[in-house]
Amino acid sequence: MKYSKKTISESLPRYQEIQNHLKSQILSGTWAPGTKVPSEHELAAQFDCARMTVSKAIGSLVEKGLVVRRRRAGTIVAAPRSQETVLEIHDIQAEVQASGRLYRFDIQSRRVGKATREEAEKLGAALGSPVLAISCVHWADTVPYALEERLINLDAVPEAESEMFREVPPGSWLLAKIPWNEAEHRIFAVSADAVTARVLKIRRSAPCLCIERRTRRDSHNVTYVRLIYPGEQHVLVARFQTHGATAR
Amino acid sequence: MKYSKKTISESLPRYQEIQNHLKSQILSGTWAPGTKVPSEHELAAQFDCARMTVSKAIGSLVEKGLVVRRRRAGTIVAAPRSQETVLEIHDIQAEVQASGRLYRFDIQSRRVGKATREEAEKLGAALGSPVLAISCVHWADTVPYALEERLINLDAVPEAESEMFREVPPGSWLLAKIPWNEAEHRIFAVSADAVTARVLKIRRSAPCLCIERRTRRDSHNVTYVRLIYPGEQHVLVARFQTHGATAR
DNA sequence: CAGCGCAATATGCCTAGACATATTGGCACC
DNA sequence: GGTGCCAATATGTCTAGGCATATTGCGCTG
Repeated sequence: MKYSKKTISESLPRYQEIQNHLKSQILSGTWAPGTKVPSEHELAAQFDCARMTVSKAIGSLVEKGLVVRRRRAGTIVAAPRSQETVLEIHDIQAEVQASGRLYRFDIQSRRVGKATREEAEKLGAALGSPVLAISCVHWADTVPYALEERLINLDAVPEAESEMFREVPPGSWLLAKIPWNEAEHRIFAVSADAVTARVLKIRRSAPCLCIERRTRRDSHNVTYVRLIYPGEQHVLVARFQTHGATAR
Repeated sequence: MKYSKKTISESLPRYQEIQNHLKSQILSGTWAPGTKVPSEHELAAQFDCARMTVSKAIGSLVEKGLVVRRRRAGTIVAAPRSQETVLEIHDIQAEVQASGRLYRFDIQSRRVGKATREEAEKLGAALGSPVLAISCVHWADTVPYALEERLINLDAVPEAESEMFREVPPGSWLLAKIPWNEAEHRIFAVSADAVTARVLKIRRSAPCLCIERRTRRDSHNVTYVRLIYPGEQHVLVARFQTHGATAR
């Protein structure tokens, strides 16, 4: 059979049709975890196409973590164990503007110097290495939106030393400077200390959401940031994703 | 040229070699966002392989969100947009046991009835539909670990009505019952109310991390859960991911 | 019956060519 | 000089084979 795509009305590529078929069996629970998926040969016969086409369809499901393949043993439906969700952490400026409010920020303090022990630890750099420490408040209209405390490793980003952040907030500036990176987040609740309470205009010991992020590039630590969002207002939303490649 | 894999050292498949090469160019920043990647033909010539092999390599990078492809225009390096991180939300029992502590839970209250307006809204079900409402405390050794307030849609999971959760906590029970699903998380900081403070043995209005999760299956809402972790102890860790789809 | 080795099987990776389709740059025509 | 159309190009999808490799089940032998 030669390659002729337009059979009747068609628009979806063949491999996606196959993929959707398999996916619906899995997601609907018809095929429970552990169930053996028909072999590539069988599916190729069933959908009347080449084995490669089936292989491509299944290959994609593997990347999505819906199935696991083993030679000779065949393809089986993966078990969903730890739930993984994708959390989008936006640029604060974009976040505020997306909600239709006026974005503004002001630099509270700015210091260039050698890293103290605490700073070196947070940043993951050597003690005494040159750092830029910045404290900055983000505003949405006339309400404090978040307090940012940031350390920048000047060994990694020497240009930052002369940057005054008059126009662009540090986060956005760095994002533009450093195209691709690795990051690690820690999210937890804290109680507002005196300084935080003052600048965010909330009462002392009010609950705040705190996000710590350490960013690396090519295994070099670039920046550490601690964002404190006031009160119970700020909500991180993580959209779904099930998966189970990491079996347990 | 016929297919002969074992050239010299033999190890990585061809398409992965190509993928790694491209990936390193992108991640190192050598190819800035917007840069045009060599065409499939060029790469095929360069790596002395078939175009399909190159296509497979690039196809995977597309799924990872590192590049964007457009016909005729070619393949270009994608711009890193909002940072996305993968957040793993574990089963509480597993979480506690992983930290080497003894896991225990007790059911505070259990009620079967018709959904109140508030419950219906949280669960995303119709007002008056049958629900199971459960409140449950999770312990690590002798310390309260989290307070769980859960609603289960009995239309979706009728078996839950007769389940008393003596052995298995509701979360684990449901996870085993419902193999694949979609979920939506909301994460924020709250201040402990009187009840929460009492059962978690913390002072009133102490900051707590709150995770709300609504779980669906086949677009049917199955369960809503609100987990409250006491104090500043509990930390969610999200490992990096610059971007993209599903990745590993 | 236990253990070993082999053949069958299912995936893994690859090729060389084909047709399909979107897009773009340039050329011809007005 | 503007504009519309066409050919060149790069990807998108697919085929029908091929050899490579891990595993499993089974039959044979001690």
